[in-house]
Amino acid sequence: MDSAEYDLPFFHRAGFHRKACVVCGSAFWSLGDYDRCQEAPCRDYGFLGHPGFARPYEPRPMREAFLQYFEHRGHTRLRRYPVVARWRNDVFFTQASIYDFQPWVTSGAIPPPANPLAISQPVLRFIDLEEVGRSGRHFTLFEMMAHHAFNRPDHEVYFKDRTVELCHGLLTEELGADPKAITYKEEVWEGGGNLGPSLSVGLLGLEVSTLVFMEYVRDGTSMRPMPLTVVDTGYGLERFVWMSQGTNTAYEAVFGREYEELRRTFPAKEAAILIDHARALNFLLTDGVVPSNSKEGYFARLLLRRSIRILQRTPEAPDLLAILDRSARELATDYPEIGAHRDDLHRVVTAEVERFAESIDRARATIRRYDEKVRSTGARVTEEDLIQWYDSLGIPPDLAIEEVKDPPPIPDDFYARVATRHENEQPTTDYAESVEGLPEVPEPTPPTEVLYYLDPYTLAFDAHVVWSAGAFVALDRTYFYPTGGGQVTDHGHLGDLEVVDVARRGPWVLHRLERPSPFRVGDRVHGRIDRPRRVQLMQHHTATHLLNGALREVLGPHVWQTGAYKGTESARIDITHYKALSREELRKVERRVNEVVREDRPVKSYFEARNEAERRFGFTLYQGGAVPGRELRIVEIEGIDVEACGGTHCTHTSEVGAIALLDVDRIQDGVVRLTYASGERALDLRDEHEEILKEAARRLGVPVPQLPDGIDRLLGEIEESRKLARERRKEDLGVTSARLLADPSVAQTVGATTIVAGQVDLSRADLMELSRLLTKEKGRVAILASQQEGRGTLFVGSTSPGVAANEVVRVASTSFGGKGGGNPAAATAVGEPGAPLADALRTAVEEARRMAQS
RNA sequence: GGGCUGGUAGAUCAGUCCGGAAGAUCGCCGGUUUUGCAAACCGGAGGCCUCGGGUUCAAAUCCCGACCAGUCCA
Repeated sequence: MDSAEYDLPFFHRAGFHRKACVVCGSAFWSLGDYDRCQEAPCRDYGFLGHPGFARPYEPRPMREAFLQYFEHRGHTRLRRYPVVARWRNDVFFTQASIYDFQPWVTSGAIPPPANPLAISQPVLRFIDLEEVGRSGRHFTLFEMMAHHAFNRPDHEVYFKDRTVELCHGLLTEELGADPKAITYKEEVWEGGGNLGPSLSVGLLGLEVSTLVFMEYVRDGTSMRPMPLTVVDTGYGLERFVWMSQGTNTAYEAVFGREYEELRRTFPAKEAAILIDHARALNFLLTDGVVPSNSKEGYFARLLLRRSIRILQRTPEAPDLLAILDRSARELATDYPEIGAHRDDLHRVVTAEVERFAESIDRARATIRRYDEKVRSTGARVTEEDLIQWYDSLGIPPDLAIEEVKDPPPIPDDFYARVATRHENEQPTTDYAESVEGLPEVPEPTPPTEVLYYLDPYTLAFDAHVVWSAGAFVALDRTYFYPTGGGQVTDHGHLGDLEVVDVARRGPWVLHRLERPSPFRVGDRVHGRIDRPRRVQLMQHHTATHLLNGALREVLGPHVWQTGAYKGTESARIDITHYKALSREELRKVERRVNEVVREDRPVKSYFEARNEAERRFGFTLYQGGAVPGRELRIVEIEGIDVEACGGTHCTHTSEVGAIALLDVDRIQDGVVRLTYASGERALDLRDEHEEILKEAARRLGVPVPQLPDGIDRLLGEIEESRKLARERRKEDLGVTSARLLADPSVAQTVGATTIVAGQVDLSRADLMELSRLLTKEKGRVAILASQQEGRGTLFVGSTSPGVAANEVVRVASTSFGGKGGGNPAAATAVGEPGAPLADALRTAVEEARRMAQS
């Protein structure tokens, strides 16, 4: 990056000098006479015992000081976003404040909610997990305080110069840091295809903030300017608090008394981990993460299980729920949503605690058995076994060795070795909402005015063609609903031509026709929307919202929608939940939604400023994922559900008609999928089910209510007749066996061995069974030939020590081209089609006699 | 999303590497013994070896693909 990028007027105005750090070599700006940048590891902490700010702050006043400082300087304060980045599919968690505004705001697609703005955003960094409690300054969740500005070519808010000036003012004037003790180190920031210069702000050995200036787009090896430049800053609240107090570790400063309390029972590191994890979990669980084995849920599980393990190792340990509660009480002052649903959170955690215990019990038993087996062979459990157990059973090594008599030492690099097992895994990239196959629309084309929000029941309209190519048509206005929010598109007609697909492309709605468009720009066309289809989609969409609300009522507020689909035949909603739904719960949910349908509550759809909507309804608005736009379209069903949603909805709940739950699946650990139908389809499906039941009852010859009993009886009869057939077969074989044994022409005695030979023509399984009957006593050899489906089978069973069945078969099979084998007790061979079975039988008998004699 | 385990009697699991007559323990049923219970002993019933393909004379076992569960990693 060109050094001119960092050569800011402010630095010169304020008298800064540019130097090179003698340790790391980086260039930095400073008012003091340091020869090195003021960050670890270039220098030691200089604030322990000697705070770098004028007075000590606890987190809350520090956050207030920061936000107010920027509010007084023209910034708008924003409330935190969820720590689960539901509006993005490239990451699970909000890892920096700028994540709140990616990708739509930073790409310029939508205007920022405020500009400039200030926020304190809780963010998650699982990459730092191992450092928590060890480094003294890392957390899995911390608050990133930030001020952001988004600059368009026609509207520059502020950029590098003003950013540094604001930062410097905050540190010195507001917080009283010594101006000479601050260094601004030049760095290059890169991420998400963008890059730009950045300044890392060091104070007394601690990096307290980073000022990033997103300026370029990486284009292969070259860079080109971004259409929108972004000020992306990050000030670690915890580090600011720590700097202001100068305590030994950041944990003491940030968690104060809460930390002291845990220190009475736990060593410093464990106390820090527990308290850090409790805080992170409170945010995660409040924002709707349910512990599971994949995606977001895995990280919640990871934190929970780590915490549980620490508690289990400590005899005097308090309850996990108590620790979570204690943390929630602290957080609730600033974030009232945390702790608001304590009982529900307890249920989620308790379910996970129980699951973990079951997992461990299972693992212990498996390991014990394995250890016994391994020791019986003289071998012993290896380090590799420990790693394998952790990977496949989820049991930590220290627990595993408790079950092993002679355990190997736990390798120091245990977790690193686990990691190497996974390093060759290639996560397949799931492509974002695809615009593939959609044509480019040339720039000056006027945008489409979308009208379907205005009135969902307007299904015919006139409009003008603004662009057309191939089968695609863009209009100046449309009532056609494109794919979005899991709702499939409208169908209908433009003029006489059928509309088979509708898609959004930037500011346009593209209608795809059944064949190439005859329309020209400027043509006036009449649009008609397929009414039954649209009505069904509206019913399914409104039904989805009703269910979402009812599920939260019945199951608890941990329920979040993780996906939804509204088709014409049925619809489905995926929700987070920690166990299977009981019939009772399903019945309750179904009753509840239909009750709301009957109550005919109004479904209000309206636009509202984002900030106002979030203030009134909270972030549960974003059940269907975050929605772009300064204004949100709110769909509110009073008393049951409010969501930001762009879909078409009924105007009253009674229009949904009825909702029938059809199916429930566990599609993944922690996620349940409900399939349902509403309106006409609900009735259709119930009718179909009714018909199926009636037909089944008719065929069974019982009335419908007796169907289950009837089936039981039928199954019983089948079982009975199977058993009978089996017994019959055994009897038949018994008769055959007695006949053969009694017949001197087939049963011959050679020394201590009795050889029974004959052709019986039975199935393979029967041959075996018969042989078994014939050789019940010691010293018997059965040689059975069978002709089935044109091929001869030879079966030999032996309880005579001298006669090895497989040997007999081997010798005999050569005489009829058969292949086969077996063991000394039983062997079988099948000949070529048409091969002389009699020869094989004779050869086998001769061979058996020979072996019996010797 | 990917990797690793696992799916065999009502339950918990052997058997799978190296293909060759489906096992153990608990539970269940019957019997002996006992005033009765518990227990011991004897006997018995109970299996589409998850499902679908393939290889083979032969598949619980090998190969491929689904499904289900557990777990690790992102």
